[in-house]
Amino acid sequence: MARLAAAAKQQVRDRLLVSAAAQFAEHGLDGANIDRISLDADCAKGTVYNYFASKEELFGQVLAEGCRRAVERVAKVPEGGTLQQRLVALGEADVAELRDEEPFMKVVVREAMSFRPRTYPLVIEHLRPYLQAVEEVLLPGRERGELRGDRPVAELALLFVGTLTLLYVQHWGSGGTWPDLSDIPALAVTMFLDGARGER
Amino acid sequence: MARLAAAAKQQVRDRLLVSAAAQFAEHGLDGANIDRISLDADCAKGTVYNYFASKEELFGQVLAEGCRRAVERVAKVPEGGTLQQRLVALGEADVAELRDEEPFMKVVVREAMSFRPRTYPLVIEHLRPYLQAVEEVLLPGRERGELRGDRPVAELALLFVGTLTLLYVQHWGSGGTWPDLSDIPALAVTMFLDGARGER
Amino acid sequence: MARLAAAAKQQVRDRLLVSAAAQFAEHGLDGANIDRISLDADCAKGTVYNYFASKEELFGQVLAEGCRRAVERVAKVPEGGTLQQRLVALGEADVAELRDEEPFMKVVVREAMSFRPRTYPLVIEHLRPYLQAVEEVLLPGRERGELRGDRPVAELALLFVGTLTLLYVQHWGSGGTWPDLSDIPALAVTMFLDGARGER
Amino acid sequence: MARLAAAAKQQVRDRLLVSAAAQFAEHGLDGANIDRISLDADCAKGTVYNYFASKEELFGQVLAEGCRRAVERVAKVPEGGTLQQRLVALGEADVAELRDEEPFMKVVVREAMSFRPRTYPLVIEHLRPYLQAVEEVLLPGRERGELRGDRPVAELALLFVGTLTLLYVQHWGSGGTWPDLSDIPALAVTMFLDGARGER
DNA sequence: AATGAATGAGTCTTCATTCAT
DNA sequence: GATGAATGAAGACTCATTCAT
Repeated sequence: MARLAAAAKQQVRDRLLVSAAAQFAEHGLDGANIDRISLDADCAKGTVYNYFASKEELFGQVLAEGCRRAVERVAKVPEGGTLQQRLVALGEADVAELRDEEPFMKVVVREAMSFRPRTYPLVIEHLRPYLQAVEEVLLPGRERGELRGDRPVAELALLFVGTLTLLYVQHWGSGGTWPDLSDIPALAVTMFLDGARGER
Repeated sequence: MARLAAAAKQQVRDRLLVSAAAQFAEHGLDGANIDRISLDADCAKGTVYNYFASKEELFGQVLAEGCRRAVERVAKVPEGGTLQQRLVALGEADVAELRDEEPFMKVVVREAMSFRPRTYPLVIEHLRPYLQAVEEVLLPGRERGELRGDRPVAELALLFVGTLTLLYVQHWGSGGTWPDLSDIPALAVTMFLDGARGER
Repeated sequence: MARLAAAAKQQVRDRLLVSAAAQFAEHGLDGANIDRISLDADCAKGTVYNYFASKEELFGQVLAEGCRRAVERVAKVPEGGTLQQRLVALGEADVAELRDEEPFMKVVVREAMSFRPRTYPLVIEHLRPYLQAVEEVLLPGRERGELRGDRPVAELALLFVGTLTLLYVQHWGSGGTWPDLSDIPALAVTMFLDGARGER
Repeated sequence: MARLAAAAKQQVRDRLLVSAAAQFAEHGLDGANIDRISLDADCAKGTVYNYFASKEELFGQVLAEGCRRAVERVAKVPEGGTLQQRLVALGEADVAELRDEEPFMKVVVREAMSFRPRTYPLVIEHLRPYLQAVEEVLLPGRERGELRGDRPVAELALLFVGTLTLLYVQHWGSGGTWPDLSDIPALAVTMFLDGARGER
């Protein structure tokens, strides 16, 4: 099992990340169990430690992978269109991802909202590129006067992402009752852009 | 004598709740340590179990207390005034609480955003009265046309509370960098009511 | 099992030290097994950690106890008599101890001779009082010309202790074949004082 | 080709012995790490097991090599001269070795002084030829009356080797403070032959 | 013959909970 | 009712050894 493993190794690593994401998503960093993660990934407990130095590092890598995917999603948002259209596209990409690979997103969202001293710096670090990408989606809108001028774009980006996140949390927390996944993009965008007074 | 003893018992219970809130706020349900909680409350480890059946129940009571306080805050919001004024008043009551007794709020906020199967039902249950109270603040505004008509008030209440929460999380997560506590009420209300396009 | 434990606690601690000494004596710091130590001391594994913060600290306390006993032995050596008589008395006290409580001595001797970076500082620290006591046995002899003048007393004390130690090691190592325990005091003293040329 | 391959094999084996000696010298049998040994020897972990059946056997071979070198050193001691001269020469050969290849000696010395059931028989077995060689250095001295007559030469050989060993231990333990390596041969010989009363 | 990924038994350590005092 | 020592299940992590390539 020595030399020609290059691709096989990547596969094992990926399996570990996936099963770890599932466990962390359901039980959190403390509650997750390395034994279970390795079993789900079809390997021995010791193997986990051939790929990740510690549970915490494994967690960090799951987080990093989740954030990497988020950045990729933003990158796919088409260039043209109004701010509203682009934000909806962004939300739809998110939701699509969420349908396929929920665990990674759950881990990112939960940690982003948990602000635990032990893990928060990790989240912030990994999410920075994502927030920057969202800012770049907002920027043209700002220039065209589609956004209020009294707030830095960085803060607005944070608020948009926060609004989306809020809806995911509410979706998961309510067991899918409300809001429905397919409603989230439009709802997030209208609340973010127009607020609760509604369009005028 | 009996009355005094009863009062003393209440005091011990309160001290336990306070120190438990502090530990849960900093370390989460799993990370918190019963030993430390009892020490901080100036009593023995065994005493905790004279007041609460288990760590999980203690956590639940901290959560309940946090939610009870939230309901009280909403109750204090003066009756008259525009929707905007009342929401700002609500936000200010929150922030005032947060300055004095951060841990309880932190526990509630974190659990509300963590949607863990093990604790989420608890949160939902305890927060229901709070959300109902917020709905009642929104209702007159709805009747006066200060709120869009295409969304149930219950959902809008959730979104307002979510917006506030989001800002607390961001405040804690950024180490107080942004937003400043004193800016949160106005910011939450304008984002909630007017959105990112701004007032028109 | 709460309040009136004072004496009982000391007993548990003593039992733990004794069984730990036995395990460390036989298997060394790394080889010893906390599980076995607790079983031998008739308590649960967790109890060990109520008394000692870690295996390493437990080891340190065994070492300290072993050294404390050594100092006591030297203290019992009668004041008067020739250097030779006093050294023999010292050796006999050692040997008597060794017959009763071999494990503590074995641990001290082995660590003193193992000079491992991790434990050596501990040994040195705990043995200092012992060496000082031996020096004080040598000092009157030095003044009376019973010791060569070209070496500091501190070095000679080290050499005498070393000679004794050597014989214990040889005794243990040979399975008791040679030297016999009862021969050690006289042998150590004659070798130390007169050397291999013999008395002249 | 076969010869070359054989030489290459010998080289790998030697490298493994050297790096193993270094690890065992620093961390002991239990503390040493096969991974690190193989890395230091510039080969893969599995390779170790092509040369040695187990960690314990590797340790045994390091011990054997250390003892083999010791025997070689004694063999180099010139034939003629007084007992004192020959013993000093022996000590000087030891010290010279110690300057060049400390780890092997450290392993031998530590194990010789550790009398652990698991390894002691090994040490004894490997050290026997060395002790015999030292005896042969002592024998002519005995015949010439340079040694006391009341002790078997075998025991005196053991005591001389022990005295040297003691000084190495003290040298290593004190971090080189005392005794200095270059003082050891003379010091060992005078203490061994004349004792602490000094020459008379 | 060399490799190094996989293995899993073995260990220390933690900590919620119990219960005798 | 308070106490805090005892408990032991649970879990992260290590590492010598194996063996497919």
